[in-house]
Amino acid sequence: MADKVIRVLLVDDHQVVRRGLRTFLEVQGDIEVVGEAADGQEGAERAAELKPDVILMDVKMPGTDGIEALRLLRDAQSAARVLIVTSFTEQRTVVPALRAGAAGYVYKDIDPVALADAIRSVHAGHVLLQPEVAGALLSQDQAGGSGQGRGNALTEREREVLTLIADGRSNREIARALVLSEKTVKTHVSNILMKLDLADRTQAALWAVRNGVGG
Amino acid sequence: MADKVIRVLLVDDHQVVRRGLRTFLEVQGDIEVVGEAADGQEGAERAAELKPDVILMDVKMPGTDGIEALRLLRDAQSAARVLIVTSFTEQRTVVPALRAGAAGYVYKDIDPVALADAIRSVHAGHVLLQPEVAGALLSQDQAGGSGQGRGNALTEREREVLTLIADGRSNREIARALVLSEKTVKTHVSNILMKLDLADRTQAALWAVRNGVGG
DNA sequence: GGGCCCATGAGACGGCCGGGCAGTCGGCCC
DNA sequence: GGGCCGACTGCCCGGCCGTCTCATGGGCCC
Repeated sequence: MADKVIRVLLVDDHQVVRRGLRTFLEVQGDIEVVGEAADGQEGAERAAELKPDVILMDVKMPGTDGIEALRLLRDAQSAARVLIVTSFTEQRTVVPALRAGAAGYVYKDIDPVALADAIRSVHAGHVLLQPEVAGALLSQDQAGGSGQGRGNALTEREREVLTLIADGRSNREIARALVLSEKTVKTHVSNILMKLDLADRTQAALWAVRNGVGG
Repeated sequence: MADKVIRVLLVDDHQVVRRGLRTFLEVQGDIEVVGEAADGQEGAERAAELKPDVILMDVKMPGTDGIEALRLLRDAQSAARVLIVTSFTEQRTVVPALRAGAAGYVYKDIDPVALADAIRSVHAGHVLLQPEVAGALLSQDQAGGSGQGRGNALTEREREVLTLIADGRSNREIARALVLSEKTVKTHVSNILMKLDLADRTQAALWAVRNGVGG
């Protein structure tokens, strides 16, 4: 790993931040900063011409932000691995960033040495998150944004229904399986979707699989 | 980072695996294997007495498995960071493992050098996942680039659509995402269901998750 | 006894889903 | 050129899905 230099592109609207990162990373030996950009659009362009191994990207930037930049890179089939380096515990941006293809998500208060390690990990093909980020990711289901029905615990019956949804069953089949009318099943399904803040049974099935319901 | 040795505990029921890991890690210089254990119970006990910095833990073990061991460690308020090193793409165990406090989750086929980096990252306080794992968590696209040879007669386009179905998207959303008419999406969906012998999009989403489409 | 939650279920309704049928366009093979 | 296939799209339509409203009965708490 130390025998090959990792080529890095910095994308951040603050020149001071870029300078600081560059200064530190350059002395690492196995990391070379090959370019900088001040916003997502420019970042994508630089990435296309410089073909860096890893891109350190801020989320909040004027114009094209980090998430949009990730999409641009993906559309351009960039091989670069993107490590998001952002300022706050922006729970909102974590999931979109990862969905858009980010390979990592860390905060700017990260220990510089740890950042270098993070770059190496991301370059090695891993997805890397800071613990607070992973926590935010996993707790999103129990979050329950709006006021009502918080603590969103599904009832026993609802969990039974969800399990069958996660098995790919239709309302009619679920009704037969639980000896209920289809209407009742629908009521349960509606309550499940409301409590988990999901749009339809497909999302419910996926939620169940990921959260080990019915497994 | 290199000025301080990372003390590691190996927990795996296969002695061969432990031996291999130990041999490799010992030559890293900054990693020291301070102990081994063959199951979760023993792992928790060793952790209590040896107080390692990082624990490499298998999930599937006779008796107390890795998840249960994580709970034991948590109850014992262990400061050790646990990196799960497991054999398969066991989607079911990822979420429970992270919920139970795992600091990382990688597969055994990991590049040894990358494993050493993973240990350093985890030790530095990060949460680290291999891309396949993160993919299972988020179930999102980002095709690997290489042609996935095996796989039912689904065409490239159909696979794209299936990936979005597996993300819980509606036909309309898929249409917008791929810049198509909703009717075309429906046609693709119909073809997918026919080819895979499935009844509806929910079953298709579940099929995709279980067969790693979109990871 | 009066709330309150849970489970059950009816009727009505709009909407999305999936299938059937039909058609265009472009690439590939012989 | 003719045949075949994949991608794309329109119209029609039956049916399942999910929401809303309203209602009953049982268990629990104060």
